[in-house]
Amino acid sequence: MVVNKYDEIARAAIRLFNKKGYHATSVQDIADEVNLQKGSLYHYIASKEELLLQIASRSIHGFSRELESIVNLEESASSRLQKAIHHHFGIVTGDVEMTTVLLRDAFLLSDEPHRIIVAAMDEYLNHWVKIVDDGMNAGEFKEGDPRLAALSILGACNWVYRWYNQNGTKTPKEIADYFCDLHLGGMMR
Amino acid sequence: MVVNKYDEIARAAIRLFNKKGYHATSVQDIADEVNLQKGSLYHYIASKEELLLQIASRSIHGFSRELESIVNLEESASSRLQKAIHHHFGIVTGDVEMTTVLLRDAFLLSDEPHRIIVAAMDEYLNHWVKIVDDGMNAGEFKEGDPRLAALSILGACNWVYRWYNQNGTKTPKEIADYFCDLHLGGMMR
Amino acid sequence: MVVNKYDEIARAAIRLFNKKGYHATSVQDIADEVNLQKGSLYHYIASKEELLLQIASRSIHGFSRELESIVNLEESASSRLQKAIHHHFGIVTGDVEMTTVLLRDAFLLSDEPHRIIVAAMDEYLNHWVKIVDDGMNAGEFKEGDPRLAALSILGACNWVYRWYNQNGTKTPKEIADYFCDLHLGGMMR
Amino acid sequence: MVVNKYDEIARAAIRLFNKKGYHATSVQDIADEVNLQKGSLYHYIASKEELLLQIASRSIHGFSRELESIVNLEESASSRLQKAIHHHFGIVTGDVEMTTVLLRDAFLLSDEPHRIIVAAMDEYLNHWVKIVDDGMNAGEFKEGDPRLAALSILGACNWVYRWYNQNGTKTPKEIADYFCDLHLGGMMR
DNA sequence: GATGAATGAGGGTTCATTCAT
DNA sequence: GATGAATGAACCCTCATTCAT
Repeated sequence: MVVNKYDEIARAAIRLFNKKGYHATSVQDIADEVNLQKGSLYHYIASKEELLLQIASRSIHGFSRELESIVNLEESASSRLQKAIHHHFGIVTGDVEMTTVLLRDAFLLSDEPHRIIVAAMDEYLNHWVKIVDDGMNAGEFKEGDPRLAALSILGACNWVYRWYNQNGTKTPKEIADYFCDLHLGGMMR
Repeated sequence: MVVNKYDEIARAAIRLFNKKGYHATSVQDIADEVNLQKGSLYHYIASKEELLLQIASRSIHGFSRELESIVNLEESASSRLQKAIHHHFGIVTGDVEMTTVLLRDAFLLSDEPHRIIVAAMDEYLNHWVKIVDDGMNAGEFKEGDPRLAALSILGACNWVYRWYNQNGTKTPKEIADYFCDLHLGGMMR
Repeated sequence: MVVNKYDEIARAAIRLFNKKGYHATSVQDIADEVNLQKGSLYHYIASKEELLLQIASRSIHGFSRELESIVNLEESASSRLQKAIHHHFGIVTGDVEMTTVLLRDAFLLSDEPHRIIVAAMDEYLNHWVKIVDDGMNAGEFKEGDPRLAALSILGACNWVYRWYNQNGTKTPKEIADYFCDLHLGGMMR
Repeated sequence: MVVNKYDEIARAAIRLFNKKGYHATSVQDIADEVNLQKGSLYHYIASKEELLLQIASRSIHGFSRELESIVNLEESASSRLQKAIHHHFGIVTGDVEMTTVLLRDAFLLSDEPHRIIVAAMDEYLNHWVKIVDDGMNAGEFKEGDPRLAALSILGACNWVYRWYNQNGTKTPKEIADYFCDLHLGGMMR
């Protein structure tokens, strides 16, 4: 199975950034991981920071892509909220390493690239806010501040990257179901 | 106002770590902030890492201290859970900078010191689990996995350091009240 | 004349260590000597200490290599002892700088590398002891303590690095001959 | 038993210099050893280097003092040479630590102080040369180069600081006797 | 005499990046 | 595309020495 070299590098970087953190990972480390000299890496990447930006960018857009369609589904807010939670869980638990880099290391980017990621994350948040807002307006959810409510749910779901363990007794789906209960229960009228 | 020099250094470090991150903050930066030569800092600190450890340690113990008494209160689980949420919010919003260093940068510590912080954070989590477990056993809360439920609440409350803004329209207390509604609502039978 | 860069560095280090001592020689000094930035040195060496270890190691093994064959020659002990003295003199006077680093600076190595050098020097001493012991057993030398006798000769021969001067009136060979007279004279029955 | 503070400091320095070497011993180390703050040390010493100079100076003068009277004794050269050897052994084995500092570390002194020690050591050597020269002129010793002969004996006797071990089976006196045999044997007609 | 805060220069080492081959 | 030598700046930290108290 031939793989794109850039993707191989990005994957190695994700693995290493996740394990040691962005700053503690040297370009040499990444090069070693893909059997290249560190000078050769620069045929594929513009800089170490660019690499982090790409990873974070891919990650947040991965979160956003599907959520957009969920938001626009012709379904009740609670149904869409459940789907959103399952979707989010799917990505976090499906690639904890990448999610960790996004949620923990992306802030290390310098101003301009950092702004790009923050903007994308804000956009992602807004999808959640939209769902919650819809539910409140429809009388499906209790009245409240839709942004705070969304932040509460998203916070709980993001935090998962900190404690999720592939060897746990519960499947991601079971956990997501439980989270749906907890959060929907808090919202519903 | 006479201040302890070590505390002044720690405060400066917290400010800088929060703003730029641990690795991007140089010892020189800290020294500049307290008007000392960087060599002179070493009269007060053993190393940059030790300083981070102290900060993280003080922070997590600050969280733990009061929670212990809350857990042991002779009150209903829901009442204690509300108090725990308010207490947590109080610390996070009272010192977002320090909380950020704890929740975002402490993982940069090397193995041994890292373990110390992780252990303290686990202990803190266990207090939350205890409250939730009490509530479930007493039939006050719906049945469920107390650890997952605690992680859900704590995740939502921790995430606050990411978005809390002193200039927002709502006071920390108001936000905490709302979070109580949301999370208690999800738990209660 | 193309030279290996590592050897060029080692040679520069030997020259500088000899002149100023190990600690008083900075990595910068060595880099200057070979027209490199000090950071660039680290393409060739692992650390300053490693460099010292390599130098000392090469030096002591240079002493040992030939002595081993001398010890095993099918000749009288006195003949072999003379050859050993000449051999030792040849190396000391042929490269006083390197010998100085071995005999004067190698003790600055930290525990583990230091042990390595000490062990190699012990082995070298043992070759001398062997010759002396052979001579005593064969009745060629007066009875006595072979180790002390070897230390006496080796001490006298090592000390040479302290006073030998290329501009002296006597050649190394003449001096070695004289030392043979003195020490053989003290040993022979 | 009240001791002079300066001597206590010098003694501590000797112990530490011997164990770790001059450069690896910090002023703080010395201060710790005498229960003083390092700032306070400077009431007693002018500088770390001055301290090394004092130690080396005391040491070499200790060697010289008695040798001068031995040289001038109205005795045969061989008798005086034996006494010189015993005297040298006595000092080396009586205070290996100080001798080590003299013979190993004194070269670290900067130019001017270094010259002072080298001059004193030269003077000490000259006493030995004088004895040997007397013996040669008197026909007591074989003809030869008195300076080289003295360097041979002195080298052997100096080297002792490298291997002498208080727990050895032989007493210093026994070893010195043996060295007398070996070296006188090489000299005598 | 003793303290300990402060200095300021220098230490060895790491590292992202460049570029001639 | 790949190499690896070289850069140059920055890094954390140490240390002998000074000096006000």
